[in-house]
Amino acid sequence: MSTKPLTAPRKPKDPDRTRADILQAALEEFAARGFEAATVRDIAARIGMSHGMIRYHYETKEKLWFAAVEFLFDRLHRAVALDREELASLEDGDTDVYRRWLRRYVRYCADHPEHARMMIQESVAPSDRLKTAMHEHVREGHQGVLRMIEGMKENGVIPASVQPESYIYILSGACQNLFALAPEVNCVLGYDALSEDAIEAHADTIVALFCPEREED
Amino acid sequence: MSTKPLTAPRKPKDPDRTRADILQAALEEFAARGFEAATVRDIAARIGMSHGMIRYHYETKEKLWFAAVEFLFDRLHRAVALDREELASLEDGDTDVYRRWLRRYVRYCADHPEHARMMIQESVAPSDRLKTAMHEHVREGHQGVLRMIEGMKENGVIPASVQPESYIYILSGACQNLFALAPEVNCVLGYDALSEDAIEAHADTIVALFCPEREED
DNA sequence: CTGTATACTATCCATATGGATAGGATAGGG
DNA sequence: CCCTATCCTATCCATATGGATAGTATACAG
Repeated sequence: MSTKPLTAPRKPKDPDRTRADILQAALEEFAARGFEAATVRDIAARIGMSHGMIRYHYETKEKLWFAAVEFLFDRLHRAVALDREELASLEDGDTDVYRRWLRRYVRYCADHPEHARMMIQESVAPSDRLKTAMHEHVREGHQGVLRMIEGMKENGVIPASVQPESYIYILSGACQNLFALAPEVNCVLGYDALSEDAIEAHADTIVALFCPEREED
Repeated sequence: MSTKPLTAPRKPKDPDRTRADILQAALEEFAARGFEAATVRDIAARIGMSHGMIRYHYETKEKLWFAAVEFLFDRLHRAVALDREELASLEDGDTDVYRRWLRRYVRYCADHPEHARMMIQESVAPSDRLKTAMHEHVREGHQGVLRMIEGMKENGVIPASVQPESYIYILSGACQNLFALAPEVNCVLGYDALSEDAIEAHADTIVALFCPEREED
């Protein structure tokens, strides 16, 4: 977002700070333009540095991309992972836990739309980058989610005619898209998807569609 | 998809055919890599022509992109637009019409995943291209859809707590994503989203989530 | 104060890009 | 048969790219 106004005044030598700044700039640039269209020069320019810096700290554009992806998924897991207790409740068909998790995930998507943007940019075409990133950060988690969906079908939280593979992509797209495509949303509807009201309304809508409170409960 | 095997043998001079071939190649290239990363040389190479061809027939890369987008939306409207009668039924709360339309739209998304891919690539960041394309092909339609959603909330087809702006992006993402992100799906789950079985299962899942058949009907 | 490792910049290079231009082939009218 | 408009290729150009390399400055150990 910002070019210059980094919160604290920069010390003359502070490699950790520099690496963090580069990562943040890279995240924004990769998310907005995709790996190939993003340039190391533009990333460096965002933080007022020469593009040599990026080579110095991250060697290649590709390694920088992988570092950014790793940062992204670490943050995601810290923000929305279910703990052991929640997971057990979910398997018992506790819809309250599911609703709370849906809201937590919507919040994450709104707070960090660059996550979905960056992955979407890669996911529309096969590539070695996609393959590696998916195997490292997504594959295992998704396999678990598949099993969880089967469980939720069995105890009636999810309709029986749902295809688990479809459900994963329907749900994640449902939560992410409004925020990931915020520029389009604003352009088409004049609706600020990232406003606090819109985020709340989106979470309500997600819950209403994916885990409505039944009258007979 | 194809580089050489164009169905009919090419006549030495056939500008219409050439333009169509260029458009198809451009569609695939833009969808896979985005406007900036796609190159006119690669587009030309797909159909075994020099990149000068593209300049000759479409002048600039940007005009080619707009031509491709126009082609995309014309095809979409022909495939899924509701006729007057269907629209009237929908406004009366006819859920069968809605379910049929959902299946029609899912089918379109599966048959032409490049449509969603191309727009997604542009929609994650604001740009003049996005602005123009949205104003020309999407804006008006979406305004109508918003009104329709309000109507469907009133007659109970859609839950009352749904935010129409959210619903549009949830639904379109739900229908598109599995196919638009097919390379990722295959990579993560080893699931061929574009197989006939997967398409049918996806349509069933969409209907189950967005317009389930009620027991009391 | 000296030296050395670390952080960083300036500059260079091969390559690839979008676009321009000039020229070649071919069809179809005269 | 020639001639011209149309379709198309080969080639050139300025620019921008990722990466390499050499050099500068600073902190800090001795």
